[in-house]
Amino acid sequence: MPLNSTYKDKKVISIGTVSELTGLSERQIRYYETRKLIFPERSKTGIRKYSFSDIEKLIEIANHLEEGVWTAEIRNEMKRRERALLKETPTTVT
Amino acid sequence: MPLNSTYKDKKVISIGTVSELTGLSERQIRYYETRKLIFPERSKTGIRKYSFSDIEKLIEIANHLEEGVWTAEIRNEMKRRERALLKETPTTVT
DNA sequence: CGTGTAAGGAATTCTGACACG
DNA sequence: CGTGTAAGGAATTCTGACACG
Repeated sequence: MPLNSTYKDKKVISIGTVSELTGLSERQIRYYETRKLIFPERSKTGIRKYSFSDIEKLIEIANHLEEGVWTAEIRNEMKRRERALLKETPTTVT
Repeated sequence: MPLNSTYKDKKVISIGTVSELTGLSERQIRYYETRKLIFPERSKTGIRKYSFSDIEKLIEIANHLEEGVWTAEIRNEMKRRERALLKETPTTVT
């Protein structure tokens, strides 16, 4: 995934657009960042920039939260998943 | 292409970011729009939104202009190319 | 813990125009 | 024709804080 980065991982979308695309409030999106769930980049002047991957991640996060899962739990699960990906043979397509 | 739209065609990038990514001035980017070379969408409040496709197109436009081609010419060429694509069997990959 | 909101400031974008060549 | 710029206003984003549960 990190090597197969196309447009999906380019951080170019600002928070207002992300809010529209995900249905989440800007407050929520910023909060998940403090909880280490997403990692937007910043323009020189401090404006947050997100990728399409971030948007997908945010939607997952929202689903988990609706089910009552804590952000800390979500974070653990994401870490687990990343570790799994590292061991996996990179035969994953799309 | 219009059917195979992924993230590449989603209009979510604002002009400042497009300017950075292409190296063109905002003035130039807006001007090419008046010349019917690119067609950004607008947020409800009027902010222009571009796609990665638009960015690729802009880079092509810039190359043509450097060679002294007029915007009118570039526009004709783009039209020609679109017509060609319509006749083509969709075996195009990537 | 997760999220809403009002507050004040800084950065972004928009349009129409004057300018030059 | 293609592009720069100053001008004024509108929309966006940022942070830190108070609030509720």
